[in-house]
Amino acid sequence: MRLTTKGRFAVTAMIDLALREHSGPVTLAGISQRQKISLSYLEQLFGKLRRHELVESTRGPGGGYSLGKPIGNISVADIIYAVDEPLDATQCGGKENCQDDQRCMTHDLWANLNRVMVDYLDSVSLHDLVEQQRQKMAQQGVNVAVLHDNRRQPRAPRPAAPAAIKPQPAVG
Amino acid sequence: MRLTTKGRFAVTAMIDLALREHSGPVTLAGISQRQKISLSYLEQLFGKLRRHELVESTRGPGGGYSLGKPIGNISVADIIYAVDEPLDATQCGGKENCQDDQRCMTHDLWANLNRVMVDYLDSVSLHDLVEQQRQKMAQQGVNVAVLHDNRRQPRAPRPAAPAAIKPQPAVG
DNA sequence: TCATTCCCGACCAGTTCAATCGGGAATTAA
DNA sequence: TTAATTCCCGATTGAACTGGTCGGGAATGA
Repeated sequence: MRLTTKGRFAVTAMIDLALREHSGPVTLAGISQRQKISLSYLEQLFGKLRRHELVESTRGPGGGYSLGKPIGNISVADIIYAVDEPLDATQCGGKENCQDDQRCMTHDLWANLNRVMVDYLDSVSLHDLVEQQRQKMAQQGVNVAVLHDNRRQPRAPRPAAPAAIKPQPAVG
Repeated sequence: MRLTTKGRFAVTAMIDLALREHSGPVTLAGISQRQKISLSYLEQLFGKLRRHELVESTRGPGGGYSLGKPIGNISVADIIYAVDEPLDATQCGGKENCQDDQRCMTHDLWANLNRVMVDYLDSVSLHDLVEQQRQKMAQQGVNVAVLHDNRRQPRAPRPAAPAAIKPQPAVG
């Protein structure tokens, strides 16, 4: 599992998207402003996220991105895998310092580490992160629907989902 | 926690060292040959390992490196930390996409991931790896003391014909 | 038609990584 | 003394990768 800032940016952007997709598609321009990530860079990331069906796109005015599947079904591992492609930590599958035996001396070690990481990141869903963030904001008295939402509303008022507050499974 | 091949090489080299330090200091030249890691690169790595007191050095003919503390007290995390210095995955401590609150939206996530990784790597000692490796070798009927030990002994005239060619194992 | 928004490939500058190089210092042996 | 062996260390390098830009398109809605 590769861990780059690309993956981190993608997770951040997805949280931003999830936090406000209740009112229709979210533009990259908006995410760019709020999260201070360059627009062109976001385009790259969301191209991959879309190809992995984590988000859906709508073109034209009023368009933007929405989640491609239920928020509880998107894990952090999914996001990182989508933008950082090779989900693999062992990196010894046939390289030349693999010798003496079929698996190099440390093969199992890295394979296990990879599993530990993936297990953890798979256990955290976008839903978890969003709830966590909502709670943080609530503690500070910030209204999510208002915060930084300086984009023009298109026209389709979708019914807002009731934000059920659930106890966090020790993500903190 | 940074994960580079530097860390992987260091772990591999430490296993090699631990596997044969019973008969005195182990030279970098030997490790270099056996593990196919460039000598100069090993020197860099062992410089750091020594500064972190994971190994001790002996100069001059017959010299080399030995473990700096009991083999059970050296964890993989220790080794990686020694060569890859900044043992930190969050990388958001004050950067500009940390906003809205003291901690950025994903701070806890990366901090937790880091903890998970460190916990795992800390739970694996060099002793574990060496035992694992010894068992593997035993299964293949290989004698560790002899395997690839083609380093010149501090004064024995070279006995004829150390086995030159290693049979290439088919990678499974 | 026009503005908005996604879409995409090519390109770029800076950094980092793995590795090299050259010279040096400690130790042992002859 | 001389020489061989081994560790020691700073400077440098080449390539890859990262984060980001640029320019031109294509779909959509007003």
